[in-house]
Amino acid sequence: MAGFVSHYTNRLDAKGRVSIPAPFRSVLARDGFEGLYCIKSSHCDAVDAGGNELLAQIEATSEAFAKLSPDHDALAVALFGASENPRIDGDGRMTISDMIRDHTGISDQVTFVGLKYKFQIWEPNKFREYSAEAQKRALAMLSGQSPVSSQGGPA
Amino acid sequence: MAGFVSHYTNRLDAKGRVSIPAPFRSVLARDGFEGLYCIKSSHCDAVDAGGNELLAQIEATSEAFAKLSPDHDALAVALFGASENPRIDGDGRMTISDMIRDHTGISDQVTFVGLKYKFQIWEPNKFREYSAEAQKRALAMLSGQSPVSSQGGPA
DNA sequence: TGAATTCCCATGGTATCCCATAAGAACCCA
DNA sequence: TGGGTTCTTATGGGATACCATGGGAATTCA
Repeated sequence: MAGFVSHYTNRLDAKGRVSIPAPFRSVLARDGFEGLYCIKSSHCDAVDAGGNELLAQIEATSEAFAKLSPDHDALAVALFGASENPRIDGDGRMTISDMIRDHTGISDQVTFVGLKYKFQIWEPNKFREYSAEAQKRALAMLSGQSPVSSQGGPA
Repeated sequence: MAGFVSHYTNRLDAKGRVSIPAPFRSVLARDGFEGLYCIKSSHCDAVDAGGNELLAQIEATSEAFAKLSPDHDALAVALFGASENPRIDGDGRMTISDMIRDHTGISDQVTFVGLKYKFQIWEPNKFREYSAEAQKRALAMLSGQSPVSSQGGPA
């Protein structure tokens, strides 16, 4: 319904396939993108994945930076050259490419993490570490900056 | 009525299901959210639950940061990656996931506590402790003593 | 032609749907 | 006011559908 949420860990089979969690599949179906859009995360050992909404986000970011950057081409290469479009088979599975394997360190299990407008593909152990750190960071961020616009509201 | 109020304790059945209190169900129905949105509370052993109103508050929090930035990713993992969307069956029951079990310590009973725009899911004994503590703090605050910050106690 | 991919079907486990029942609350009517 | 009746709600359990996973057969590409 409302974006990618929660996280799931699935097994990789002998052919390198893994089931995309059913709730994520239904979000993708709604998004309408053919297959899946995957791109290396620039700042952690995960791969960002999603459909049109993720793609739009990346394009918007790219355009914003292009205006400030002397060479737009380098940026485009970095963004789009590092991406892939895996297919999704009739049973809702994708194949983990070498690029994903190398970047994430995935061997026999895959963790899918919902980030609302996209989801991330992680090696389970690395995700556990990152998740713990992210919790801490989130707390710091939320207490440090202006409190949540007091939506508390109607009494 | 305008939100989740009061508290109820229900039994968990052999399949891990529990009835959501009927008054809470009618609030959810009015809210219009499909199913239930659940997220770990960051400061106590409970899970926050609700519908669109809770979700909107969380989304507002995450939108304070630019998408695709390291900060936004970390926050999104902490917020959306750590949350879940349980369904509500035709009889008004939800299933208690492992995540909820682990975070709350729930085994065979569940306490639902209304907090107006959301409600919390507690293990009954832990809620009793927390509730007693919360009342002390509330009394201290109301009696004009601003420093409630964990000193030996006003007694 | 050989290796890798894609399509298709089988299976076990789990979650979901549906119906049944009991207890309690609200309601109605005399 | 009291007794009976109806509705709602919580809970239990059987049947069913869905999902993750495994493997064979067909297809593609070099």
